Amino acid sequence: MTLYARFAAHIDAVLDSLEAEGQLPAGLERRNVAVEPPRDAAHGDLATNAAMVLAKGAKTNPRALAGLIAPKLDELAEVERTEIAGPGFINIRLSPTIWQDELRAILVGGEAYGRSALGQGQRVNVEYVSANPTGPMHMGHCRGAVVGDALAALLEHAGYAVTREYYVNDAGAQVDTLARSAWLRYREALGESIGDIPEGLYPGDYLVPVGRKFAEEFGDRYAAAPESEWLQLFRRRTVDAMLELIRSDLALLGIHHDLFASEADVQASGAADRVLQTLRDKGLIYEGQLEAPKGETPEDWEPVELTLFRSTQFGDDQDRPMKKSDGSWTYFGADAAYHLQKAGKADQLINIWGADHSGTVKRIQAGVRALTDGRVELDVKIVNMVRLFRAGEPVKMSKRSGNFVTLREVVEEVGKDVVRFIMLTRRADAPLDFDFAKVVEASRDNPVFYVQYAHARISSLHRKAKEEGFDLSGESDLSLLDEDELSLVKVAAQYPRIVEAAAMAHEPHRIAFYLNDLAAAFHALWNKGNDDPSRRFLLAQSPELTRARLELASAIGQIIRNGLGLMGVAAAEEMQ
RNA sequence: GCGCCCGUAGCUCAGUUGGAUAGAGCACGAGCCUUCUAAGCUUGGGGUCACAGGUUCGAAUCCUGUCGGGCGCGCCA
Repeated sequence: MTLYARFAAHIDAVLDSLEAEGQLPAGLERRNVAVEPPRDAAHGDLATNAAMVLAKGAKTNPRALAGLIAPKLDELAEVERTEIAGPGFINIRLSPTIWQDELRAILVGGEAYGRSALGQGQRVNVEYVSANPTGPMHMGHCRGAVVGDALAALLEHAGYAVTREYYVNDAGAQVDTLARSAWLRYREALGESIGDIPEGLYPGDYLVPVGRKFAEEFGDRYAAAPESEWLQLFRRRTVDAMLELIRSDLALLGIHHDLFASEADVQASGAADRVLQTLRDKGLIYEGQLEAPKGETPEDWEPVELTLFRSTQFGDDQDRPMKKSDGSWTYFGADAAYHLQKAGKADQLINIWGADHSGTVKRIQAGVRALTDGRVELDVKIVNMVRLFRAGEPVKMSKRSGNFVTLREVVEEVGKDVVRFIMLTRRADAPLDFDFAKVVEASRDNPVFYVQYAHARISSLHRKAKEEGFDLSGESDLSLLDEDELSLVKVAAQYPRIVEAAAMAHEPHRIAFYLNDLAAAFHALWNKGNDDPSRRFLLAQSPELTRARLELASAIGQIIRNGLGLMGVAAAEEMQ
């Protein structure tokens, strides 16, 4: 139980007793009562808004109600003193032993410190990456991959049962294009001269080894055969090869999915038909026509009868087709079936999507709501684009020519840890600039460096202590730590709260920002030793104080490791 | 035309889901290295939280509208 949860319970108990004494009407809505660290540390360690939230219902004014609550909090052993401030906040200053205990708790908890049971084992399915299996991963996919993976880890940490899933779009026309492109490479591998790759096919040379493999396996059996003889086979086999490629790219980032779900399988299983029938039974399907899209009207627009889903009943702007006029499934039709499949095994769904799919969020949420009768919630996190720079100059990319920056190139240049960290240094839905020069810069401006540097300092501190023969056995006396040192503990003690809040909000970037703050607080304390040598961590003349300070440093190091671990980043023992 | 996201210091961005005097970094000014790593730290100036209304004890945060920017719109995937 976190410190904050403990105090929330204390306040609850105080309110109960006020009710029992008849000082407070029973049954007031307490949902908005919060216990938080105040923004300004001078206000104390904790603050509660209880009096302000409840005053109206209690038909009194906030400060008067605070006057009833505060004395009861004062009676707690953990509380040093309270004061009523501003419009009716109750500020609580905790006794120093609380922070000494919390420091100990961090050390005892180790890797587990910050885990919580918030999720109560609820099943969450996080679907992320889901890049089309038509080529290697490039930078466009990278951010969603990292955000999804960090979110999955975060939720796991917060007590959810997480499935990491990848949806393979292996049913659409682009897979035909892929198969034809591979067939060309296959003929090339057989010695044919294929010239330039025709417009509309995938030109990337990652298909060359695939063609070679096919040539070895099939000989010239399909070289001159009509498409009907090889297309299905080449589709399946090329998709497999691409998935292998993608999996190895993801592995470079340390990302491993539990499940790869195939769109083609979903369609073949009849799930889409069942979904259509379910919706039909609910009266949500009709045959009709769509209006031409507004804005630029396509020249080839013709109204036709389509099988439409009444997604407008669930907040969409337009009803959406489930089936095309030729009877095949639309992407949405199959996707609805896929989401129902996921919903059958989860209590909560999360999709990580690129910004280019933001327009389709409403319809799929409508579909999930209709199909699960609102039982399962679908959150779609939109991940915005990454703009690549090299020392301030934009990096030119063109997918058409196959000249895009691959994930592999980036990881090989700057390293997995840097990529993962940087991808989490901005809110997911905001665009992010990635500058190859800046992300490896050793400066305050680079959060990866800055956080790693704090950890490296802590590691070097312990190495040094060992070298200099400090006795580190046994428990230290943490009451030797002064106010500045305990204030660092206070920052560290926020970690479990940050994890829970980030998990609830589905916002892994909060961990990165928090670590940056924690590192800043540590660097600041460290540097006090510059002005005042008695503030240094290692003091030959005070072994007891040294031990206490080393424990403090260990705890900070632990939090940094835990936080970085959530982000999938390894902590540095030393900086090169 | 419509939808989604966004608009916070000169620049790049946070802002604990409605809390107190809105915070960081960069840049600019002033300091701190015979050291456990100064790759850092301290400190100063810098704000109409796009604008206008509304909701309430209280709004950068919620609602409505306006202006500006990004992404998108299809029987594509």
